[in-house]
Amino acid sequence: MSENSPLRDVYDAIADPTRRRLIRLLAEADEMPLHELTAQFEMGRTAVSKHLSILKEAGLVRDRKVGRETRFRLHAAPLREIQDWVAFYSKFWSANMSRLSRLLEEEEE
Amino acid sequence: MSENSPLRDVYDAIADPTRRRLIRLLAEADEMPLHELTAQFEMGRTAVSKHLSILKEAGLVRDRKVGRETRFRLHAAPLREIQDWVAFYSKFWSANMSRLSRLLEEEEE
DNA sequence: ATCATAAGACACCATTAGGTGTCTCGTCAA
DNA sequence: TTGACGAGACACCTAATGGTGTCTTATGAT
Repeated sequence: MSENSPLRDVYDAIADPTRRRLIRLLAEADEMPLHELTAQFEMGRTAVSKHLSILKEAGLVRDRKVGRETRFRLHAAPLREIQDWVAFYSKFWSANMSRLSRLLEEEEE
Repeated sequence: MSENSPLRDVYDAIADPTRRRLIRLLAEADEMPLHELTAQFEMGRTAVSKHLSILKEAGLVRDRKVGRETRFRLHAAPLREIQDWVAFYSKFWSANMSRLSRLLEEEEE
Protein backbone atom coordinates (compact mmCIF):
# COMPACT_ATOMS: atom_id res chain seq x y z
CA MET A 1 0.00 0.00 0.00
CA SER A 2 1.43 3.23 -1.20
CA GLU A 3 -1.37 5.45 0.13
CA ASN A 4 -0.09 6.39 3.57
CA SER A 5 -2.17 8.89 5.55
CA PRO A 6 -2.34 11.96 3.34
CA LEU A 7 -1.77 14.93 5.63
CA ARG A 8 -3.51 17.10 3.12
CA ASP A 9 -6.87 16.84 1.48
CA VAL A 10 -6.48 16.13 -2.22
CA TYR A 11 -9.49 18.35 -2.98
CA ASP A 12 -7.64 21.13 -1.29
CA ALA A 13 -4.44 20.39 -3.17
CA ILE A 14 -6.03 20.75 -6.59
CA ALA A 15 -8.06 23.83 -5.65
CA ASP A 16 -5.24 26.19 -6.58
CA PRO A 17 -4.67 26.90 -10.30
CA THR A 18 -0.90 27.12 -9.83
CA ARG A 19 -0.90 23.65 -8.38
CA ARG A 20 -3.01 22.31 -11.23
CA ARG A 21 -0.50 23.78 -13.65
CA LEU A 22 2.29 22.10 -11.73
CA ILE A 23 0.49 18.80 -12.02
CA ARG A 24 0.12 19.34 -15.72
CA LEU A 25 3.76 20.22 -16.18
CA LEU A 26 4.87 17.15 -14.27
CA ALA A 27 2.51 14.96 -16.25
CA GLU A 28 4.21 16.08 -19.43
CA ALA A 29 7.77 16.09 -18.18
CA ASP A 30 7.93 12.98 -16.01
CA GLU A 31 10.51 14.59 -13.74
CA MET A 32 11.54 18.20 -13.21
CA PRO A 33 13.77 20.10 -10.82
CA LEU A 34 12.39 22.98 -8.79
CA HIS A 35 14.25 25.75 -10.61
CA GLU A 36 12.97 24.53 -13.95
CA LEU A 37 9.40 24.44 -12.68
CA THR A 38 9.81 27.88 -11.17
CA ALA A 39 10.84 29.25 -14.57
CA GLN A 40 7.34 28.48 -15.84
CA PHE A 41 5.66 30.80 -13.35
CA GLU A 42 5.65 34.47 -12.54
CA MET A 43 6.42 33.98 -8.90
CA GLY A 44 9.41 33.26 -6.75
CA ARG A 45 11.03 29.92 -6.10
CA THR A 46 9.82 29.90 -2.49
CA ALA A 47 6.19 30.15 -3.55
CA VAL A 48 6.49 27.34 -6.09
CA SER A 49 8.28 25.23 -3.52
CA LYS A 50 5.42 25.75 -1.08
CA HIS A 51 2.88 24.66 -3.66
CA LEU A 52 4.93 21.55 -4.32
CA SER A 53 5.02 20.82 -0.59
CA ILE A 54 1.25 20.96 -0.51
CA LEU A 55 1.04 18.59 -3.46
CA LYS A 56 3.48 16.33 -1.67
CA GLU A 57 1.39 16.39 1.49
CA ALA A 58 -1.55 15.26 -0.59
CA GLY A 59 0.57 12.46 -2.02
CA LEU A 60 0.32 13.87 -5.54
CA VAL A 61 4.02 14.45 -5.95
CA ARG A 62 7.25 12.70 -5.03
CA ASP A 63 10.63 14.33 -4.83
CA ARG A 64 14.22 13.15 -4.80
CA LYS A 65 17.48 15.00 -4.49
CA VAL A 66 19.88 14.69 -7.40
CA GLY A 67 23.06 16.59 -6.80
CA ARG A 68 22.11 20.07 -5.75
CA GLU A 69 18.69 19.99 -7.33
CA THR A 70 15.40 18.55 -6.09
CA ARG A 71 13.48 16.77 -8.79
CA PHE A 72 9.74 16.33 -8.69
CA ARG A 73 7.62 13.62 -10.16
CA LEU A 74 3.88 13.26 -10.45
CA HIS A 75 2.08 10.54 -8.53
CA ALA A 76 -1.45 10.80 -9.81
CA ALA A 77 -3.03 7.95 -7.87
CA PRO A 78 -4.66 10.11 -5.17
CA LEU A 79 -6.67 11.76 -7.92
CA ARG A 80 -8.67 8.59 -8.05
CA GLU A 81 -10.52 9.80 -4.97
CA ILE A 82 -11.67 12.83 -6.94
CA GLN A 83 -12.72 10.70 -9.84
CA ASP A 84 -14.74 8.40 -7.64
CA TRP A 85 -16.34 11.33 -5.92
CA VAL A 86 -17.34 13.10 -9.10
CA ALA A 87 -18.47 9.89 -10.78
CA PHE A 88 -21.16 9.59 -8.15
CA TYR A 89 -22.71 12.86 -9.33
CA SER A 90 -22.35 12.22 -13.04
CA LYS A 91 -25.84 10.77 -13.09
CA PHE A 92 -27.19 14.19 -12.20
CA TRP A 93 -26.00 16.02 -15.27
CA SER A 94 -27.32 13.75 -17.98
CA ALA A 95 -29.90 16.48 -18.60
CA ASN A 96 -33.09 14.55 -19.27
CA MET A 97 -31.79 11.63 -17.25
CA SER A 98 -31.34 13.56 -14.05
CA ARG A 99 -34.84 13.17 -12.60
CA LEU A 100 -35.21 9.64 -13.85
CA SER A 101 -31.93 8.38 -12.44
CA ARG A 102 -32.76 9.83 -9.08
CA LEU A 103 -36.08 8.01 -9.07
CA LEU A 104 -34.36 4.77 -10.01
CA GLU A 105 -31.88 5.33 -7.22
CA GLU A 106 -34.70 5.55 -4.73
CA GLU A 107 -36.35 2.40 -6.05
CA GLU A 108 -33.22 0.39 -5.34
CA GLU A 109 -33.35 1.09 -1.62
CA MET B 1 -26.54 27.65 -22.66
CA SER B 2 -27.01 27.28 -18.97
CA GLU B 3 -23.35 27.75 -18.04
CA ASN B 4 -23.13 31.49 -17.58
CA SER B 5 -19.80 32.93 -16.38
CA PRO B 6 -19.09 31.11 -13.14
CA LEU B 7 -17.82 33.78 -10.77
CA ARG B 8 -16.22 31.08 -8.71
CA ASP B 9 -13.86 28.30 -9.61
CA VAL B 10 -15.60 24.95 -9.26
CA TYR B 11 -12.36 23.39 -7.94
CA ASP B 12 -12.44 25.97 -5.22
CA ALA B 13 -16.09 25.34 -4.47
CA ILE B 14 -15.61 21.63 -3.80
CA ALA B 15 -12.41 22.10 -1.81
CA ASP B 16 -14.29 22.57 1.45
CA PRO B 17 -15.65 19.45 3.18
CA THR B 18 -18.73 21.28 4.42
CA ARG B 19 -19.59 22.22 0.86
CA ARG B 20 -19.09 18.66 -0.33
CA ARG B 21 -21.48 17.51 2.37
CA LEU B 22 -23.98 20.11 1.21
CA ILE B 23 -23.70 18.79 -2.32
CA ARG B 24 -24.28 15.29 -1.04
CA LEU B 25 -27.32 16.30 0.99
CA LEU B 26 -28.83 18.12 -1.96
CA ALA B 27 -28.16 15.16 -4.23
CA GLU B 28 -30.20 12.98 -1.93
CA ALA B 29 -32.94 15.42 -1.12
CA ASP B 30 -33.57 17.12 -4.46
CA GLU B 31 -34.58 20.34 -2.73
CA MET B 32 -33.97 21.64 0.77
CA PRO B 33 -34.52 24.89 2.66
CA LEU B 34 -31.64 26.58 4.41
CA HIS B 35 -32.81 25.91 7.95
CA GLU B 36 -33.13 22.21 7.24
CA LEU B 37 -29.65 22.07 5.77
CA THR B 38 -28.27 24.02 8.71
CA ALA B 39 -29.70 21.42 11.09
CA GLN B 40 -27.27 18.87 9.61
CA PHE B 41 -24.21 20.84 10.66
CA GLU B 42 -22.60 22.01 13.85
CA MET B 43 -22.34 25.60 12.76
CA GLY B 44 -24.58 28.60 12.49
CA ARG B 45 -27.06 29.39 9.76
CA THR B 46 -24.93 32.27 8.50
CA ALA B 47 -21.97 30.00 7.87
CA VAL B 48 -24.02 27.45 5.98
CA SER B 49 -25.61 30.22 3.97
CA LYS B 50 -22.18 31.49 3.00
CA HIS B 51 -21.12 28.06 1.83
CA LEU B 52 -24.25 27.84 -0.26
CA SER B 53 -23.48 31.22 -1.79
CA ILE B 54 -20.11 29.94 -2.83
CA LEU B 55 -21.68 26.86 -4.38
CA LYS B 56 -24.12 29.14 -6.14
CA GLU B 57 -21.30 31.29 -7.48
CA ALA B 58 -19.76 28.16 -8.92
CA GLY B 59 -23.09 27.28 -10.52
CA LEU B 60 -23.41 24.13 -8.46
CA VAL B 61 -26.57 25.17 -6.70
CA ARG B 62 -29.79 26.99 -7.55
CA ASP B 63 -32.12 28.59 -5.05
CA ARG B 64 -35.70 29.79 -5.04
CA LYS B 65 -37.80 31.44 -2.41
CA VAL B 66 -40.89 29.60 -1.26
CA GLY B 67 -42.82 31.46 1.36
CA ARG B 68 -40.37 32.55 3.99
CA GLU B 69 -37.84 29.87 3.21
CA THR B 70 -35.12 29.66 0.59
CA ARG B 71 -34.92 26.26 -0.99
CA PHE B 72 -31.75 24.95 -2.56
CA ARG B 73 -31.32 22.50 -5.36
CA LEU B 74 -28.25 20.81 -6.75
CA HIS B 75 -27.09 21.62 -10.27
CA ALA B 76 -24.29 19.16 -10.82
CA ALA B 77 -23.36 20.05 -14.38
CA PRO B 78 -20.31 22.20 -13.54
CA LEU B 79 -18.76 19.10 -11.98
CA ARG B 80 -18.23 17.89 -15.48
CA GLU B 81 -15.22 20.18 -15.67
CA ILE B 82 -13.68 18.31 -12.77
CA GLN B 83 -14.44 14.99 -14.36
CA ASP B 84 -12.84 16.01 -17.63
CA TRP B 85 -9.81 17.34 -15.83
CA VAL B 86 -9.27 14.25 -13.73
CA ALA B 87 -9.96 11.91 -16.64
CA PHE B 88 -6.89 13.29 -18.36
CA TYR B 89 -4.72 11.99 -15.53
CA SER B 90 -6.41 8.64 -15.13
CA LYS B 91 -3.89 7.13 -17.52
CA PHE B 92 -1.18 7.85 -14.97
CA TRP B 93 -2.52 5.70 -12.19
CA SER B 94 -3.09 2.43 -13.99
CA ALA B 95 -0.06 1.16 -12.08
CA ASN B 96 1.82 -0.88 -14.66
CA MET B 97 0.30 1.16 -17.45
CA SER B 98 1.58 4.49 -16.23
CA ARG B 99 4.97 4.49 -17.95
CA LEU B 100 3.66 2.80 -21.05
CA SER B 101 0.80 5.19 -21.59
CA ARG B 102 3.11 8.13 -21.27
CA LEU B 103 5.37 6.67 -23.92
CA LEU B 104 2.39 6.10 -26.19
CA GLU B 105 1.31 9.66 -25.60
CA GLU B 106 4.67 10.89 -26.81
CA GLU B 107 4.55 8.70 -29.90
CA GLU B 108 1.33 10.33 -31.00
CA GLU B 109 2.90 13.77 -31.29
C1' DA C 1 -53.10 41.41 15.87
C1' DT C 2 -49.49 39.14 17.71
C1' DC C 3 -45.78 36.30 17.89
C1' DA C 4 -42.45 32.90 16.20
C1' DT C 5 -39.79 31.49 12.40
C1' DA C 6 -36.69 31.87 8.06
C1' DA C 7 -33.34 34.16 6.32
C1' DG C 8 -30.85 38.36 4.35
C1' DA C 9 -27.38 41.90 5.56
C1' DC C 10 -23.82 43.45 8.27
C1' DA C 11 -19.93 44.07 11.26
C1' DC C 12 -16.57 41.60 13.30
C1' DC C 13 -12.77 38.18 14.37
C1' DA C 14 -9.00 34.50 14.13
C1' DT C 15 -6.64 31.63 11.18
C1' DT C 16 -4.90 30.16 6.90
C1' DA C 17 -3.16 30.87 2.31
C1' DG C 18 -0.24 32.69 -0.94
C1' DG C 19 3.05 35.52 -1.70
C1' DT C 20 7.63 38.09 -0.61
C1' DG C 21 12.77 38.62 0.82
C1' DT C 22 17.00 37.12 3.14
C1' DC C 23 20.36 33.90 5.14
C1' DT C 24 22.68 29.64 5.02
C1' DC C 25 24.34 25.57 3.19
C1' DG C 26 25.57 21.82 -0.08
C1' DT C 27 27.19 20.84 -4.62
C1' DC C 28 29.15 21.50 -9.15
C1' DA C 29 32.44 24.03 -12.26
C1' DA C 30 36.63 27.04 -13.11
C1' DT D 1 39.68 26.70 -3.86
C1' DT D 2 36.80 29.93 -5.05
C1' DG D 3 32.61 31.14 -6.97
C1' DA D 4 27.96 30.50 -8.69
C1' DC D 5 23.95 27.88 -8.50
C1' DG D 6 19.91 25.12 -6.36
C1' DA D 7 17.29 24.93 -2.71
C1' DG D 8 15.93 24.60 2.39
C1' DA D 9 14.52 27.43 6.39
C1' DC D 10 12.81 31.41 8.28
C1' DA D 11 10.53 35.73 9.27
C1' DC D 12 7.29 38.51 7.46
C1' DC D 13 3.08 40.68 5.12
C1' DT D 14 -1.74 40.99 3.05
C1' DA D 15 -5.84 39.25 1.62
C1' DA D 16 -9.09 35.68 1.74
C1' DT D 17 -11.53 32.13 4.36
C1' DG D 18 -14.58 30.28 7.62
C1' DG D 19 -16.58 31.18 11.40
C1' DT D 20 -19.35 34.22 14.91
C1' DG D 21 -23.28 37.42 16.66
C1' DT D 22 -26.92 40.94 16.03
C1' DC D 23 -30.44 43.59 13.64
C1' DT D 24 -34.14 43.73 10.38
C1' DT D 25 -37.64 42.22 7.46
C1' DA D 26 -41.05 39.12 5.48
C1' DT D 27 -43.99 35.36 6.13
C1' DG D 28 -46.92 32.04 8.45
C1' DA D 29 -49.55 30.44 12.47
C1' DT D 30 -52.66 31.43 16.54
